[in-house]
Amino acid sequence: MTYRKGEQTKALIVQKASTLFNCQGYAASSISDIMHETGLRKGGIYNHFQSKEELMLSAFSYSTETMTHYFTEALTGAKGCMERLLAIASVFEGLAKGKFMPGGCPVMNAAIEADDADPLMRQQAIHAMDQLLGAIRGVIESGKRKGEVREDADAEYVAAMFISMLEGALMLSKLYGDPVYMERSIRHLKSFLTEELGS
Amino acid sequence: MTYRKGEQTKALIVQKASTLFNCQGYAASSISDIMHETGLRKGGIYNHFQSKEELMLSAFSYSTETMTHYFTEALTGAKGCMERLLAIASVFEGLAKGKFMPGGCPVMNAAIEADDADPLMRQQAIHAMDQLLGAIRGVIESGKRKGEVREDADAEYVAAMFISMLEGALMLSKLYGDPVYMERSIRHLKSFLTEELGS
DNA sequence: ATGAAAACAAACCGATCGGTCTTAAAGGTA
DNA sequence: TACCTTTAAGACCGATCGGTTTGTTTTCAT
Repeated sequence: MTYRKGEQTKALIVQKASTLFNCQGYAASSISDIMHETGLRKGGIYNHFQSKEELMLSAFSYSTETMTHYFTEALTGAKGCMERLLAIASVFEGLAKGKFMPGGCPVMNAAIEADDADPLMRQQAIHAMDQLLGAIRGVIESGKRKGEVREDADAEYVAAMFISMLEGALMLSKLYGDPVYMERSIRHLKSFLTEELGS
Repeated sequence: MTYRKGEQTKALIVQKASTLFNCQGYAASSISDIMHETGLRKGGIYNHFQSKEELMLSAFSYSTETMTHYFTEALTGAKGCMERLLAIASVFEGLAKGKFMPGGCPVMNAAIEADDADPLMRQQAIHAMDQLLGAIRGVIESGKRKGEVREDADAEYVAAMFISMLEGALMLSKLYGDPVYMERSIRHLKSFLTEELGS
């Protein structure tokens, strides 16, 4: 095995930076903040990353991969289409309660911060959102094939509404520090899904 | 009339700063940016504001007042409860199409940027969101009194869902640069409202 | 054990940050 | 017109920004 100690520190930097970025925002988090958080000095950080931009993108990727991990974890064991969709929703519920990711959904955070400013971050955010929308759409399409979902259901429409409701509710719950907004949204989401997909 | 020339420049600073903050974010926008945008020098700006924080809060207030203006404008002439709610929704639709406010809904932007960092901004964002939720709740309560809305309708619940759907959809529409997400959300919102409030 | 490669600290860099102060010009009142 | 106030430019400040360079310490394969 070739040299590898550096990989661990690099991973540490990415981890610490990702939570920092997700909580304070990318522009508002300085290299000094990351130095303080990791215990490393500037040279130790720039040994692994060429620029703050590169670290930002790495940290964002790590955040979305972490989210993906929680999604797949929630999906294991979930059999039916509705069950799988609610499993995804439960991750959002966890986010609203401060679990998983300090700072909330990294995709929404990046979307809001980067949509008018940083085009590279925006592209990454779009890609992450594509994946999330695609995953939900996939669950619905799979449900169609299994006959659990009625054939004329609009998977794209349902997926977009799914995200809209939950991300909007997450914003409210985080703003007020109250998970009730998310709970209400999920309650309505259930009836929306049964109506749209046909129970 | 006492001295007043300064009031105009102060208003100009607030206007320019508000769009800058709403597009780039508060932390990412520097005084130099505002100098460039207003054509003023540093002394000219700090003559009217004691700190960047004070300017931030003034700019955010201006943003929300502007939004309030568009909401009331959309509400003039709207008679029925449903009509009034859809008038409010139409402002969100305008935002998704790049109208009114460059950078989208200032309340959501501030909520995302400040929820974990700046407590003063967070407080302002909460206050603005309170007003928005209260306005929607007010329309529904008024509809109840007029007999347009069924008595057991949960105004608080409907208002929260209203905001969740539209803010979430706005985020998606801005991220993808495609108003279709907002249009879909409004379409569903209509059926949601008719169902919850009783046609 | 040793030598090369990798990792990191420390000092340093120019640019820019938010903010202050002084002063000259413009604005308004009498 | 004369006078005082307000306005805003311009020079300046220490701190911090993202980033580079240099040299020392670890790390790891041989």
